Amino acid sequence: MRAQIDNLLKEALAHFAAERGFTDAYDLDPRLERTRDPKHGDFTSNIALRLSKDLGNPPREIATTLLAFIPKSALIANVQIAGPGFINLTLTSKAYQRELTKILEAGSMYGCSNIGKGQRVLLEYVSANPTGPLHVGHGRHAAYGASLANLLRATGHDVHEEYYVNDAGRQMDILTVSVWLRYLQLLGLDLRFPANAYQGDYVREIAQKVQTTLGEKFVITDHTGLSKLLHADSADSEKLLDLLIAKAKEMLGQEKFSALLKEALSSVLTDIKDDLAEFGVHPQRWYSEHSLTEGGAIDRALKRLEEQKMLDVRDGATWFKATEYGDEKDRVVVRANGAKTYFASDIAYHFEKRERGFDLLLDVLGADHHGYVARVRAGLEAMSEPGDSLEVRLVQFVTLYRGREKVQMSTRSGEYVTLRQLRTEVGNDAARFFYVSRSNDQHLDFDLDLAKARSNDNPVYYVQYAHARVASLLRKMEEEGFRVEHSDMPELTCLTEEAEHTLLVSLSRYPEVLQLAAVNRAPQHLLQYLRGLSANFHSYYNAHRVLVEDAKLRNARITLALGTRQVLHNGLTLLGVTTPDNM
RNA sequence: GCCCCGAUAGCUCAGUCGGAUAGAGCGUCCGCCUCCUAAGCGGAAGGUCAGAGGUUCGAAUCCUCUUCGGGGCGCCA
Repeated sequence: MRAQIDNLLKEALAHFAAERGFTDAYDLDPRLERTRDPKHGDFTSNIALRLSKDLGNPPREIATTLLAFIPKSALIANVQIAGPGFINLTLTSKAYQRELTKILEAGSMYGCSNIGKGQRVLLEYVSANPTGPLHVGHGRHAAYGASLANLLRATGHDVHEEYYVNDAGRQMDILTVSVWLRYLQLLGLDLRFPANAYQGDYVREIAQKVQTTLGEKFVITDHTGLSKLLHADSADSEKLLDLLIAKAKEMLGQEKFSALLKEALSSVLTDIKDDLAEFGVHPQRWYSEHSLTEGGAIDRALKRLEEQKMLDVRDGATWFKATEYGDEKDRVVVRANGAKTYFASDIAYHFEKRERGFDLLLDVLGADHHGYVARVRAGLEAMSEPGDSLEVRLVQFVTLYRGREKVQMSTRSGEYVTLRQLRTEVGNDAARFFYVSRSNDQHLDFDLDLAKARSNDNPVYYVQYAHARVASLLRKMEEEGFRVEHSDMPELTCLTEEAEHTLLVSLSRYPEVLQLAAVNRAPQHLLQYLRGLSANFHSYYNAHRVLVEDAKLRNARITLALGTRQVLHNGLTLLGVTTPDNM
C-alpha cells in the first residue's frame, strides 16, 4: 500500500522537477510516513519542508505546486497541506478494502518484499563453546538470530545461517580432562576434582557413556603422578589445568586423548543441536573451527596478511599490525610457542566467509565481545576485504525473574539455568517471544511467572489468543450453519465501524513493519506491532458482533477476521511462535 | 585511564533515516460486566523525555559536556 502511494508522490515530484528544470540535484524521495494523529490523514510527506531551503521558496508554496501534480487515484480521498508545509494524504476506504483482499490472496506470502534484492547474507549466531549445555543467555541469541534470519528472508535476502563450533583450543582440552577425571572416578579411583574444571552433571553423564560404550580404554595403570598433581596446593589454578592437560596427553597418548575429546565434543554438540532444533533454530551449517586449520584457511589468511606486509615478529610472537587499521593495539596471531591464537582463527573464518561469496557477514555476538569487532574488521580490511562487509549485532545479558525475585545464576559453579530448563518451564512459544521482546542491545529481564501466565497480562498469550479467537469464530459460524461465500469478495463496503477502520489500517501496516524490522535488525518492532494488532482485534471483537444475521455484513466481518488471522499467523511464524486454534 | 550500552508516567518499557498535542501494558481512580466458551470491558488521572549547552523552520531523537547505572578492555576462548 505504502509503495503505491509513494509512487504517486514520486510521479508528482518528477513533474515538479521537470517544470522547475532540475533533475537529480536534490533528494526527491517523498519519505512517506504514517501519521501519528488521524487528523493528519493516513500518510504524510515532509518533502516540501526539505526542499524549501535548497529551492529558496516557502514550503507551503512548494507543497501547493506539488499537490497539483499528484495523479488522480482511487486510493486517495483527500490531499491537504497542513502546518508548516506537510502534505497529508487521506486514503479512501476502498484502498483499505483492496488491501484486505490482497492479504487473503497473498496468504502466507503477505508482507514479503524484495528490498534485500538477493543480497547474500551469512548470519552467524549462538556459536557457544561446545563445552556444556546452552544456558538462558544463549537462548536469547538463538531466538534473536533465528527471528532475524526469518525477517531477512521475508524481505528478499539470501540468508545462510551458521553456527561456529569452537572445537579447537584450550577449553576443549579442559572439557576432555574433566570427562577423563570423572571417568576415572567412576572406575573407583579416588581423585580430587579441580574446582575450575567443568562441574556440571553432564560431565559425569558423558563419562558414564564413555565407560559404557568404550569400556576401560582410558584407564591408566599408574596414577600416582596424576594424583600428586591434583593434590598439590597450586596457587595458580589455571596453571594446574594446563599441567593436567599436558599430563593427560602424556599418559593417554595423543591418539586416545583425541578420541576422548571427540566423544565429549560429540555428546555436547548433539545436545546443543537437539536443544536448538526443538527451539525452532536450524543453522544450515555447523562450521568447525578445527576444519579451518585442516582446510588451510588460517594459512591462507596469514599468507594474505604477510603479502600485505601486515605481519611483524616481536618477542618470538607474530603480530598483526592492527593499529594501522584503527585498532587500539597490535594483535598476536601466532604465539611464541607456535600456537595460533583464537584471533587468528577468527579473522581466517571471516576471510573464508568472504571467499565463499557472501556480501554481508552478519555476526550476532554477546555484548562482552564488543572489543573484538574492531580487530576483526581491521583484519578483513588488511586482507583487502571491505570493512563494512562485517556487521555485528551485540546481544545484552538476560536476567531471570520469578515475579519480583531474581533467579540467581553462576556460570562458574555450573549452577545456571539451561535453555532446556527454561523451555520446559515456560514453553517454546513464550521463550521465543519474550527473548525478542526487547531490543538486542538492552538488558532483558525475563519474568518466568509472566511467561507462564494464561492471562491477558502475558503478551504472548494475548497475541496467540487473538488468533485462536478467529478460529473459534469460524467454528461457531459452522455450528450456526453459516458459511463464507468465496465466489467473489464480500462487500467490504459494509465495514464502516470505526473499530473496523482501525483494524484495517493496522493490517495494512504489516509490510512496512516487516521492512522496518529487517532493516534495523529489530524483531521487537514486529512483536510490538503484533501486540497492537491483537489489541485492535480484541477491542473490535468486544465492541461488535461478527456473526450477525445480515449475511452481507457477516461475510465482510468474517473476511476482516480472516485477514487478521492471516497477518497474525505470518508475523508470529517469523518470530518462531506457533498459532494455535484452541487455547 | 580508554571503549561500548543505557537513563522517557508510580513500575516495566515502546517511540530507528528529526516532524505536528511524547505512547502502551501493569498499577491507581471511576463506571460497566445475562453479550460469537475466553480468566474480563470502557474511560480518566498520571511527563522538567537524567541535567546543561549547541545545530535546525522544527530535537526524546543529531552534536558537545556533566551526572548516575550496566558491561568490556589478555601471547584466554
